[in-house]
Amino acid sequence: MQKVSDWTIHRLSSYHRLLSEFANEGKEYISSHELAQRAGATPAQVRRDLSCFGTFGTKGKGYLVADLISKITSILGIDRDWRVALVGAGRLGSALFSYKEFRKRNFHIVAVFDSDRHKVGKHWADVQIDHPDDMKSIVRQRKVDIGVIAVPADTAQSVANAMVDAGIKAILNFAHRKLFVPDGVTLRNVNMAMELETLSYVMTKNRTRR
Amino acid sequence: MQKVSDWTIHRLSSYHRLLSEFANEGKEYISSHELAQRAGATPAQVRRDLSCFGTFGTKGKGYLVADLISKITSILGIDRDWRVALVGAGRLGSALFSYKEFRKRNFHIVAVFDSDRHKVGKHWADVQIDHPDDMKSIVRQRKVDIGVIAVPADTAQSVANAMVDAGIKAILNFAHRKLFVPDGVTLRNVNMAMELETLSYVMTKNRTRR
DNA sequence: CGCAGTACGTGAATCTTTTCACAACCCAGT
DNA sequence: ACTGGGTTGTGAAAAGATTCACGTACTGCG
Ligand SMILES: NC(=O)c1ccc[n+]([C@@H]2O[C@H](COP(=O)([O-])OP(=O)(O)OC[C@H]3O[C@@H](n4cnc5c(N)ncnc54)[C@H](O)[C@@H]3O)[C@@H](O)[C@H]2O)c1
Ligand SMILES: NC(=O)c1ccc[n+]([C@@H]2O[C@H](COP(=O)([O-])OP(=O)(O)OC[C@H]3O[C@@H](n4cnc5c(N)ncnc54)[C@H](O)[C@@H]3O)[C@@H](O)[C@H]2O)c1
Repeated sequence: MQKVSDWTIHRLSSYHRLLSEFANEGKEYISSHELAQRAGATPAQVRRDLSCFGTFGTKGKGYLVADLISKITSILGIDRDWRVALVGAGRLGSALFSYKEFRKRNFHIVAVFDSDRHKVGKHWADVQIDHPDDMKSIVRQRKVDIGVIAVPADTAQSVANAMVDAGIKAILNFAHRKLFVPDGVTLRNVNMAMELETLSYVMTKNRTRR
Repeated sequence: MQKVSDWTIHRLSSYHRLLSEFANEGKEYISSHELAQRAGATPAQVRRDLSCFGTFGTKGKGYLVADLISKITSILGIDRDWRVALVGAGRLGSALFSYKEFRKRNFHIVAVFDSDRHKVGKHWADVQIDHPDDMKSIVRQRKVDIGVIAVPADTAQSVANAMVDAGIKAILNFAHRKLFVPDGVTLRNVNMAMELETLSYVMTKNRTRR
């Protein structure tokens, strides 16, 4: 199998969401053109992205919506439950915990950790907040697949290390810091500050030019 | 001036943060090699990124840390205050509002909007929550530069339209939906769901292969 | 001063991603 | 069965981003 770029995966993710909309609208077939339009991509790109994983369309007709949804679902691996551990029960952590899209997409937060002794022992819904020292055993017990980091930047790397040590193979990081993880562990970042600075850059550039 | 890619800007943003660390450590000069190492990039990339904007280094010596910080600060346009309007005073909105990094980086939330009549009129710190109907006049009055969207996905596009209508030229969107804005308005997205699905994809792929 | 060492800046090469463009194919209507 | 309109899947070209590699220029030291 060829290498598939991250961007293709990101786009598949948006195709997936859009296809659900099309399904709700009662559409049976959809062309690469229509899908591209709503996704803000080009038809060629849609076809190329899909062709990385097989041939799903019917020439002259387009893609069968229901079929394509289930194909992408299985490519992305979101046809199963994923068990998530959240580290950092602060403001962002609490927003994430109560974020319903999570659950809807089969990502279940099964453990919450915080180093603050005042928070340890409390319950969020049916999940008890535990101390990071117990991460290893709890991660194993609850079969955690994914770790989410929502702690201050300067402790993020040590949390990542603890996650790796506990056997977690996939980490989503919200802290504004570059983290390093060993091969075999996948790390993704969500980085608001960078996006804000991109906005700032574009506005500044336009101002000085015009 | 040549076109500069988004990735260069993202990297400049991380160089900027790392340079502050180096400054704190008391380092006076830094080489592209050292910077690259901490940034998880290559020395050539660091030099190429910087060279888009001028020549800041000293051959044989490296870059003067303090100087480079101020150069990047001015390139990114973060040497001034930016005035931000937050739309959606929900869980994410409240996390964002109380996020201190914001203020530290000179991004000030000067207006908050929510369509929920129970929330309108309340105060968050010294900012009153207003109704989106008043967006246009308030945005003008308070000289808002940047709009942040933290409303449910299905109202995000209409909020974006209102922002554009109010004269906002830069939007940061947290809703999991592709938004369309006219030319001249810059849109950036922060998309957690996509990153989660990327993790899911990678784990699924590895599982089926090994 | 002159020389050895170091690290920048950048043209050229390489690698990656996107776009183009068209053969192959399906379907509906006659 | 044939035709015309429409859409896929994919080589090949184009565009874009990264890496290489080297000329150049500065530093520090004797
Ligand atoms: N608040 C936001 O809107 C926002 C947005 C984007 C990114 N972030 C990032 O998310 C992270 C958390 O932000 P926040 O606003 O929720 O901060 P916060 O201070 O509200 O919460 C951080 C929590 O982490 C806990 N913690 C600290 N060290 C820990 C450790 N070693 N192990 C476990 N728990 C630990 C603290 O006790 C606290 O409860 C930061 O890195 C921030 O940059 C926040
Ligand atoms: N909660 C999270 O951790 C999280 C993480 C990532 C992305 N998001 C996204 O952020 C958005 C908000 O999430 P949330 O969890 O804060 O939801 P929420 O329901 O807690 O808050 C949404 C707020 O938006 C307000 N609102 C609705 N329509 C509005 C309109 N037209 N104008 C102004 N205000 C309006 C509601 O009154 C509510 O207060 C969603 O799109 C979600 O996908 C949330």
